[in-house]
Amino acid sequence: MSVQKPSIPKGTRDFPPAEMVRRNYIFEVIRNVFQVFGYQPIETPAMENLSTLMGKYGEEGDKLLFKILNSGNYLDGLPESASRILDPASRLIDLTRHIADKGLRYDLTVPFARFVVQHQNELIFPFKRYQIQPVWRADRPQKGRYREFFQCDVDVIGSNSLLNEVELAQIIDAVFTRLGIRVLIRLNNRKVLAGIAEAIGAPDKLTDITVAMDKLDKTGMDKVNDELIQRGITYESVVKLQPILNLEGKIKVKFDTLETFFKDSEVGRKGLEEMRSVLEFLKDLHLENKFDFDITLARGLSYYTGTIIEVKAQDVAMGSICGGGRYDDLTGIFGLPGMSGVGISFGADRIYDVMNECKLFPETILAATRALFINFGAEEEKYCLKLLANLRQAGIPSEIYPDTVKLKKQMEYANRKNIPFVLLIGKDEIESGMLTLKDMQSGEQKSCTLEETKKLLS
RNA sequence: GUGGAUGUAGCUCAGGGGUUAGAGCACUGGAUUGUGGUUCCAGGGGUCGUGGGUUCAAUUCCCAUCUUCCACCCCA
Repeated sequence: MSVQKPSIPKGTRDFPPAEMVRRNYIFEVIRNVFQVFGYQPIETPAMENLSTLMGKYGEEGDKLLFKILNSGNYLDGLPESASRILDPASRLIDLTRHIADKGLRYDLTVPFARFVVQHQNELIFPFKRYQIQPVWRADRPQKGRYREFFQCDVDVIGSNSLLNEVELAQIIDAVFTRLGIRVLIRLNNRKVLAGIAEAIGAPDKLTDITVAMDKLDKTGMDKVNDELIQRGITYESVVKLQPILNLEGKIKVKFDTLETFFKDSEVGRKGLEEMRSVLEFLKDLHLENKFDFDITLARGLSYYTGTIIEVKAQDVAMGSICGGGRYDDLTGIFGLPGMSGVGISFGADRIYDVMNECKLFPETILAATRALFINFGAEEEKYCLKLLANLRQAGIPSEIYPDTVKLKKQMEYANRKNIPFVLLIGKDEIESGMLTLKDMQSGEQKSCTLEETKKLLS
């Protein structure tokens, strides 16, 4: 049998120890902030019923779902209509519906909504939860985009208060300040976008308008206008939209302009009012990071209804590293209407990439084992084991080299693992009862008692 | 889904229609059998992604396929 080349699926990654230490550092910072703000942890399964997932992320999203083939003979009981293989358009959807009824989660928000509905009687509302777990998307991988990645979600559900939006902004500010990443927090409101669509006379084209506008800073005005026309917006509407596309500069100017723009749009005025409250709160709080009211911010997920937030690193070109917003009726589809929630998601993997590029990881987090016992033979092993247990009980991370091999090799091991101290205990030391402690950095070594050693190592 | 690149040693990459395909790093042994990092010496390791075609001859040229990466769409 030929040996197969080891590999992992496209867009997935292994995490060696050095990376894990850093990843855990990110998770710990985020988790600590979440807890300080009073959020509680939950976890949900990696796979959900496809019925829970499908139709929640738009058509694109459905395509990006990983579907899990049913166990056993999945072709059994396949109805006649499903094998309409001659109709290529409906074939795929038809088939998957019958041979897969589970899928890997696409994000943490929809499973959370399912969770809330399912456990509504046990939860205390407003329910504030956080959740740090991997999600999967059958996307094509590229820079900053993976098929398996971790999201760190915080949501509060069962409260309409804008105080929650403000709190989330504070959480964003706290997390990125602690991690040392300089960010720009962009805010917008879906109602403002709806107002714009209404004011230019294309209320039914909200999604098309936002998708196009979202690209303004990337492709420029002309391309955006082209796309708007292409998406079926009338020339007249596009002309009306121009003052909005040109809107830049001070927040106050944006408000004044939109105020008049929305004189016939109630949604627009409502959205503007919400934005105004949130921004006023934030102004008083003196956040470390900059925030801005950006009307071109759209965000794809179809379930957002109010405030939307997106965070980008200032020093690295990368997609957003955190995003979220308010959704008024996410639980409605699972049978619990009128439950408003708002939440954000930190992209741990992108945050890692940003920190790596900017060299923001503290050196100290790499330290692990403090001392290594050299293995000189059967008798010495036995003697060292007791000393080792003693050190470990004192909370000193330590280990013994498991094999009696050449000293050179054992020293090399300590060296490569960055272990700062080595303990050499051979026949002489056993006889004298002293320990020979070597400092790997300076190369110095001295004879110590067990107590002295413990003091030096702790 | 669309477009562009890529694939040679465990890793990063040179090279080239013609005898035994190279380097650095890593690995193993030695100089140094109770002392690592530096240095020096020696050694192991490759169906040149896979399948087909052109040719006296293909790892090299051509086609297909897959892989990985990059951009678009969309997104964390």
